[in-house]
Amino acid sequence: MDIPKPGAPVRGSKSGQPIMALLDLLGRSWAMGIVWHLYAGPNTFRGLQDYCESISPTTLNTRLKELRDCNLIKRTLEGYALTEYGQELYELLEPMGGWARHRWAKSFTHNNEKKQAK
Amino acid sequence: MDIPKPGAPVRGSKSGQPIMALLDLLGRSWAMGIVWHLYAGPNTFRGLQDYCESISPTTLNTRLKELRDCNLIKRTLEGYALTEYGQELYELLEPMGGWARHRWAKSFTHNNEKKQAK
DNA sequence: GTACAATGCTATAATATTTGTAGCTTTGCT
DNA sequence: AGCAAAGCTACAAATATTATAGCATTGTAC
Repeated sequence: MDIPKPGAPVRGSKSGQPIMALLDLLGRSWAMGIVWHLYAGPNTFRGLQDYCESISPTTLNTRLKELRDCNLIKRTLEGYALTEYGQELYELLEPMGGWARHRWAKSFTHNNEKKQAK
Repeated sequence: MDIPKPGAPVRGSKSGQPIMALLDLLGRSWAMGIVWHLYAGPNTFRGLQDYCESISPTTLNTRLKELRDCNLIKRTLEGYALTEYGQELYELLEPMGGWARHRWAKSFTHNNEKKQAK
């Protein structure tokens, strides 16, 4: 599949709007997980493979290429690492952690009483 | 595939951490696009199909079910709409729009001079 | 300098997801 | 009754992902 970049048509949007390219890029398996994990520090290919418990090397490699082509990660002597842009993206993603834990997760328990009907 | 919910093991994480469930859920094709689009207001199944230019009805329906099961969207008389949680999630996603446009998109043009080497 | 382990992959076949297309069913006009 | 729109389902084809094996390179340790 084509690597989604701003300015080019992507899945679901011929307009080339950057946000659409970004959503396409991040909406691929493991893409956000890799960014999320690399915030902890650079990691090797095998290290990422262990972290993403069930990713195949094929997919990991594809995803790493895409993220590199899109300037979010780079290779360093210590392994793959976030670029400046990757860091910024992580910072945008980061609030989702707290929200998921403190707000979203709660929505599952009470709803059992409120909306039994499917 | 299983619908990723906080507390249950998901793709890439046996821990059941809410953020991992969320990243799994949103890392499926069109999931973020649907949330992004519904912020503009409720929309019908066919309306969403038109918006997501190349989504198949099968996938759209699957995704809608998942998002509903995860309390992010609901059905209303005007069509599918964001829930309170969906709105909150949109608000977390929203800053990515500006960042993609004003920061990320720029990273593609200058790099041509800086890093010619693959 | 040669074993050995670790890393970064590639190859290949099996499985899962997504698309593309057709069309059925229900609802609401007219 | 006829027609159009909405919300799907069915199913085959195309694409993405996994699982497993293994190769090539690099860096110690003898």
